[in-house]
Parts: sequence; structure tokens; C-alpha cells
Amino acid sequence: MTVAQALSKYKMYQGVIVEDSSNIGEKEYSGKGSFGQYLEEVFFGITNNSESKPDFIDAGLELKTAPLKELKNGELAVKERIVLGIINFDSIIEETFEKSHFLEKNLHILLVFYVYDKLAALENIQVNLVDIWNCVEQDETQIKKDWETIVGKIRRGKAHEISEGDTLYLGACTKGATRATSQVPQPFSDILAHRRAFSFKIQYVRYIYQSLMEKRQASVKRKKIADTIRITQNRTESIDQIIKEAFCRHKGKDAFTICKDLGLPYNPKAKHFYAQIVKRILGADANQRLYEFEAAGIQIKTVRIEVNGKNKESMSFKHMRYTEIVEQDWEDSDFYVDLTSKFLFIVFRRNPQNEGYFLDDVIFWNMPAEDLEEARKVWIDTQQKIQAGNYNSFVKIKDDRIVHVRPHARNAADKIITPQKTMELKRSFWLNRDYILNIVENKSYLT
DNA sequence: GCATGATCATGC
DNA sequence: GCATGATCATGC
Repeated sequence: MTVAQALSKYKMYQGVIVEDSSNIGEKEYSGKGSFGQYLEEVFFGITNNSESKPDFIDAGLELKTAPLKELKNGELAVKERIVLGIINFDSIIEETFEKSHFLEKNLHILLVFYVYDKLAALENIQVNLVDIWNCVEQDETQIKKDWETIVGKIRRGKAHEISEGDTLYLGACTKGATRATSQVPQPFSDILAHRRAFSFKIQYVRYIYQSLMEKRQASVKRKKIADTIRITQNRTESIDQIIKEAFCRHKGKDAFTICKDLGLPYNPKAKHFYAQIVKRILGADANQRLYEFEAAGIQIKTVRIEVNGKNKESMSFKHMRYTEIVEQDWEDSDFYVDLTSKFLFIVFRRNPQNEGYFLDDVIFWNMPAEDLEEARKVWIDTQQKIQAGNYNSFVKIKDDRIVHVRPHARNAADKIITPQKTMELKRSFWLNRDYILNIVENKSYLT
């Protein structure tokens, strides 16, 4: 579907005049935001401006384009976060969420999801979905909480310690070409901080895309959408407090007993075993979905502690694609997205009396900014080695750098293509064993 | 058939 | 006992 077809089909842009595409070719659009600029100017007749007012003042709509990428199986998936506008450290400290510049600009967003293709001419770009998203109508509590978390750090003179992992839906992503040239002053500290912009985190954008697609399909097919429950509904506590309370009721029980008490089959090898337990403990049925987990992309990970007080295993993430990583920026990489998610660690401890493990702790965690910075360095090191065709000297666990690189394949024959057109064993980034133990032993949310 | 979370096996 | 390489189990 071309842009013109998509826009006229969805008719989601009341009050906005859509011109036809006859005035293409007058101007060159290039760079990252080129498709957005092209849409604004060619279709909506708005000249490109950096004025921070809504793009469609009459309609009260902000236009945002969001690239999709095609997966191997042909499905489309969200490619990156949606950036919502720069954070002014000096003026934001005077704002309240309700009267914030952020809300004024981003209350109603016209989203144009398109299929990313860096070689395609702009007028041939395929538009997949056009719809409006109102983040406050959908997620007021969490968006407000995220906004306040970010502003809170600025007010405490900690703007330099802001991390995307601090928040669930709304993130503060870095802005600027390089780290060195993007440092700006902050009001309550002499330390320079990276310039930042509000954004919808990629996990949240994935969720937005999924819900809008489901809404569209439901209206076509009248298919019933699976029941979704919000654990924060009618509650004032935060997500982690609610989780903690729910889990406290099962502390000390072994996994088998927990399953029995919850009416779940005991199948610890199943891929979603622990996710299922979490779901049930939080009061959802098997066919119900947990809104906050899906919208925030919370990663549920289990950690088993042995009798000697140590965990045996490091923690793997999805295997990297050598041809992708050499072209990516750190903040668009899969590993960055994983590490800036919230983690829910479920800690089981070996029972000295029998062979089993009992539930000891649940920990809601996100990686601190300084550790994320260390992970970035390892990622860069890995990227450079792949670029150089050096596949045998990646950072090892012994190097003690929080994360390391290790094989992650089905067997020795499970290889993928490299930028050098050779085949290499699949490898992943791993969180070091002792780093995980440290998280688990230093932060206890139960008891 | 492959991704993903999890775990095993071996040698130093 | 641990690092490292290797592989399993399951679901989609």
C-alpha cells in the first residue's frame, strides 16, 4: 500500500488536508527522518520546522512515523523506539506532568507505521498501518510515573545517571551524533549530562503496534481479543509492590507445591513455565494476558542458587547476527533493548534436605547506568572484532566485565553468515554468573 | 526449522 | 570449583 492509499483508506486524520502526491520531486529528503519530513511536507503541506508545537495544530495531532522491519518468516516487527521530543533540563523542573510540555505535544499521536527500506524511493515506501494513539487514555498511571522518574532524576542533580532502564513505557533516550559532542549542563549539578529526548521504548511501541493491529483485525473479523488484565487497575501500589505481595504468599514453597496450589501442571522444562507461574500468581488465567508485562516487555528470568550459596549459570540472551551488529548503533541493538528492559528475577534456592528448589525471592530490577555503559564497551569491542573478522578473542567471563560473549547454538554445525561471507557458530551476549548473584544477594524484595 | 531460555560436560 | 564450549527442550 502506498502512502496515499493508506492515508485515504484509514481516514484517521480528520481535519487534516491530504494533498495528492503530485508535488513529489521538488526537494531531496535524506537522513534518518526523511520519510517523516516527506509525509509532513508532501501529504500534509506543512513545512519542515523544529518549532515544538503540535504538527497539526487544528487537529491537535502530532505526526510520528515508525519503521517496521521484515523478519525472516515474513512478518513485520517494530524496528525502533519512537522519539518524542527533546527534554529541556532547565525548564522541565518547573513543570507538573498534567501541564507538561510533553503532554501538550504528545497527547494525540498520529502514527504511520511503514516498512523500512533504505533503498526505496520515498513515494514507494509501503505503509502498513495508520492510527491514532493516546498514551494517557491508555496508560496514564505508568506514563505519569515514568515521566516523574525521569524528571525526579533531573531535580536531584542526577541527569547524567538517567538510563532507559529506569522506566517502563516512556524512556529518556540519548540525542546527538556522538557522546562527546552531546553533553549539556543540568540545573542541579555541575556534571554534564547527555542530551536526552522522551521516547516510547521499543517494547511499548511493539505493544502499541500489536494492539492497533488487533483492533483493526477485530473490527474486520469480529474476532474476540484475548482478555487482558491490568494488575495495577484500581491500585495505588507500583507494579513491583504488587508483584512482591503476590509472591510473598508462596515464599518457601518448592516449585512443585506452587504449581499444585495454583492448579498448574508441573513442567519446569517448558519454555513458559515460569512466565505461567507469574501469570497465575498475579491472578490471571491461562488465556488472559497481563497488560503491564506485555506493554513493558518485562523479562522474566529464573535464578537457581545452590547449597554453596552460588548460582551455577550465566544468563543468555538471543544470539547475535554478525551481519546486523556491524551496521548497528549500540542504542538500536538487540542487546541494548534487552538490557534496558525491566527484569523480574525469580530466585529458587536449593533445598539442602532434598533435591528440589524452593521459591526464595522475586526481584524487580533494571540495569544501572554505569553497568549499561560497561556493557556498551563490551558490545563495541565485539562489534569491532566481528568487523575485523576476528571470531576467537571475544570478551570472556574471566575478564570480569559484567557481560561476556559465548557460543549459543544447537550444536557445532549451527552457524550463521558473517560480514566476511564465512559461516560462524552462533554466539550470544551473556550476563556473568557472579554479576547475577550480586544482584540477587543485594536486593531482596521478599521478606 | 529455528529462536530462546536453560542447562550440561569437560578439562584445567 | 570454575571457565568455557557445547547442547538440550520446548514452542511457535
